[in-house]
Amino acid sequence: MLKKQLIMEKALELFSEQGFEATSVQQITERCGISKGAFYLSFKTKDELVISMVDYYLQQFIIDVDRVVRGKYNKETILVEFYKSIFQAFKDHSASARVFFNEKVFLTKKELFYKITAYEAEMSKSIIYMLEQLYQDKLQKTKYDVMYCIKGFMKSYAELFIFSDMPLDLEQLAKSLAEKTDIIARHTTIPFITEELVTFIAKPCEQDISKDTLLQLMEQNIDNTEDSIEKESLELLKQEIEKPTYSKAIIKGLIENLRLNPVYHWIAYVCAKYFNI
Amino acid sequence: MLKKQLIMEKALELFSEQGFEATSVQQITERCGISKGAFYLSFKTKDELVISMVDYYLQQFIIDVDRVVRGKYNKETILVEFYKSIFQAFKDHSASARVFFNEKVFLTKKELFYKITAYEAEMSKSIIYMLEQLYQDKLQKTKYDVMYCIKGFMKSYAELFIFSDMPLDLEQLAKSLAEKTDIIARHTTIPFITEELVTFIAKPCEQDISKDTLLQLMEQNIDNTEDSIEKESLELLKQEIEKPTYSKAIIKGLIENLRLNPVYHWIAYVCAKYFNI
DNA sequence: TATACTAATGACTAATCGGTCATTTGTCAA
DNA sequence: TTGACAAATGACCGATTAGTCATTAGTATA
Repeated sequence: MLKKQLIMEKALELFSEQGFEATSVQQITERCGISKGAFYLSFKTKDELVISMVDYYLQQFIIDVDRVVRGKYNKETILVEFYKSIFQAFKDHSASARVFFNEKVFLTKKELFYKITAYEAEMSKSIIYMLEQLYQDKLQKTKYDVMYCIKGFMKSYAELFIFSDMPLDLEQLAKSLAEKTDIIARHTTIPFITEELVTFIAKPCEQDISKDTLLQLMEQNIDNTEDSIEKESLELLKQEIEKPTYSKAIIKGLIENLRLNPVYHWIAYVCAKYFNI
Repeated sequence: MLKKQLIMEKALELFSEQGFEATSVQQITERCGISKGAFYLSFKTKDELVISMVDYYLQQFIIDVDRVVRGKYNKETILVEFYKSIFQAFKDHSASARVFFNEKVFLTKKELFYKITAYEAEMSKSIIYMLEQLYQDKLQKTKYDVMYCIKGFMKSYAELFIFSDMPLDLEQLAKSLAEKTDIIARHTTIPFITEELVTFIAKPCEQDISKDTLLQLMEQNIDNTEDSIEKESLELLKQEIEKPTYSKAIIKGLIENLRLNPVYHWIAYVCAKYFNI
């Protein structure tokens, strides 16, 4: 597990410097200080590496955004907090941002295209949730347009973090974009993006996690872990999926056990969604 | 010259399908129906091909935008016309948009990074010019932010054209974004992007075309051409750069001769800037 | 027809790629 | 110390790459 992380981190560095196709497995193993054979003990192919990396790096990002959006901020500050956390992430992880937000070689590999589209859709859902909380039904017709504007602001202003490392006032940036977002939300009258359009674009992603895929995901995680508390929590949750037994509090506690360890962030997030917590 | 164009067009198709690194020279020559040797008669290396392609495809785009921005539209419709032409271009040339706006492998090659940054800066200048015409000094503090918002709208809504080919109402889209832009321009009070920031980001690009680089550019174009009118116009303009002789009208006419042929769009654009026409 | 020239070819090279596997190294309990 | 097992190695494989160059095809002039 640690070996996998080491490889993913060094690979990220190299992809960020040279791009995915231009980076060889040899180069990755050299930077890790391991042999070529050791690489293929962790990942079956080079493609499997990049798929794992997409999960590893994008999950954290999505979870961060979702946590802020569903957090206990008041209406005056939620937009500012949202933008602050987004750009803080861009600043702290500019290498992964460079690789996954810019190098879209990935889009030529079908499996990765679906994966990234699914993450994009997840992000869209979080933004829509935030807008609904903020403006309620005042935004019925235009909320998808406002969501697209927010994503546009992110993409445009991200270049400040991705292509240079100058010192920037995150607080000021967040305030500036929060104001712009609020202005757009309050004054826009001509919508263009409809719900149908959004679902059409996000088509490849499953609407909700099915019981079977979740069980499969659990098993994968159980197999890959050796830690005791986390493994036990995973197994109990797996049983709970197959045959509901415990109360909400216990389930929440088990999920919280997982959330404490970054490795299980994603499975915790998916479980919370499945159990409506 | 025709051979070069053929190669660039077929290469664009393949890059759009598979990405740059994943496409071999062999594949390109096969799709062109020429031999490998013939390819290397037109381009010294694979990298030289992609550099030429960036010029070939981005020049057209930049010139289109500049033409609309400096065109004779009235203030009510200029924003709508701007967005219409942008997205019409995305629709008509979705393959090149996919390659050059998404696949940023290019950013790992220094020469291309500078080139693309320079084109980005050119685009920014056009947008700023439009905003100054539209809002005059009402937008002094916030014009760079509004420019970043416009670029964000472009990036965000472009995905509708780049990743699918559903039928979209361009007129409605343009109106929707024009309204959003106008709202932002009128109501934004908290600026973040300063002129210093913009020039810092655009650093690699030369501020103005120097006499020498323009002369060099002219010579290159003269060597590559066989057409009579265009060649004569180029030679006369080159003499004019070295020793001013003719009136503005004559110069404008010579530039117009070039503008008629797509191959000389860029050199015409640069000359017009140099002679302040 | 003969000559001179350019345009085009594709077999070839050296290097590098992703991926494999017989072998070695390290780590336990007995 | 021994034997059993897992972890790690790197020489090796076939395939593919960008780029070269001796050769041929095509064309225009004399």
